[in-house]
Amino acid sequence: MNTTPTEQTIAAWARLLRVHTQWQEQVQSALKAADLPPLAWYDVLLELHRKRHGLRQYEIGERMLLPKHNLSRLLDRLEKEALVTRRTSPEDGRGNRVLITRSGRRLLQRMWPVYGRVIQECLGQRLTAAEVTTLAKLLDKLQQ
Amino acid sequence: MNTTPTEQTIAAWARLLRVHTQWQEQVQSALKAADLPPLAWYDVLLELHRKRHGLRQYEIGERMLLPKHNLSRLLDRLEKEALVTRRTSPEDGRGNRVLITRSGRRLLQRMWPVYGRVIQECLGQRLTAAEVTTLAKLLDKLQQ
DNA sequence: TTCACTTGGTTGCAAATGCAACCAAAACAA
DNA sequence: TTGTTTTGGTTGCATTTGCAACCAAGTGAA
Repeated sequence: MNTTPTEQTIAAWARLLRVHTQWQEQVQSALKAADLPPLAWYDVLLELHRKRHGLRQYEIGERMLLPKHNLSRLLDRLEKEALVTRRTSPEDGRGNRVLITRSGRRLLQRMWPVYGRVIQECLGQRLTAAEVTTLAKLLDKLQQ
Repeated sequence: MNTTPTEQTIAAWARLLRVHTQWQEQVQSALKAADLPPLAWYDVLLELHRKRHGLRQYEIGERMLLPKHNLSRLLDRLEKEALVTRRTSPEDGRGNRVLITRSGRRLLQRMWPVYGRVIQECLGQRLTAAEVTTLAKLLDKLQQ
């Protein structure tokens, strides 16, 4: 079992990190320019949007790979803006169930065009469809 | 000029983000477990290690894609630990030249095995050499 | 039942980040 | 020269993150 990466592996690693920070920067600055909240808000709202009956907090945390205390306060902010609601969970007295509100969905709709455009500019337009598929497959192997 | 990404593009995008956060988590927790400083320290030190005559602050910032105020304070921390030194630049009276110290290099050496192992586990061992090369090429197209 | 252990979530405090204003040296123009 | 603009870097303040301690409900064992 080889424990030291090859040059190529290091190169791929470094490039992924770099691409990620570039993308991050592009997205956040586009959102800010459009006077919209940060990307994390979009992620939470999208997860909730997909689930008619909302999600438990820990489920959101798992999906977003976010530590729980962090998520707890992120939801505080979203709740303060009335984008989500927390209601105490019927099935488990400790936890609560988080639901997206109508204005949460509206925000999602306003954010998508901005976000989508960046995705297209940074990724969609730079690779062919075949390359995108290859990339997606390779990244899939790296997950989990 | 198409401005909305395809499903495949969105999938690839989302996977890259996810892979990145997973990697990040792996690295940081491995470093912490070995009682070592965060990854950003490694990045700075490595850049400096490669340049015998050090780097200007803004050069480090460009390489790391870090906003200048952020870098300024990161260097404060490194300097406080005597891992780098700032000396006023001879060629430009405003700026300064940053150099790695002997103990900076030592730290670099202590960090690499930990970092390298994570790279190998998260990337090197999960793809074939050919796949790594393909990935590196695709990511290269996405840079800049 | 009782007592320990785990799990879901929150909170206080310290450290890191983002933003905008700032300062001084350099570059440029008149 | 003087005045203006740009550039390299720092600092103050607000927001966000990370860590550890905490609380209360659930689980499980004796």
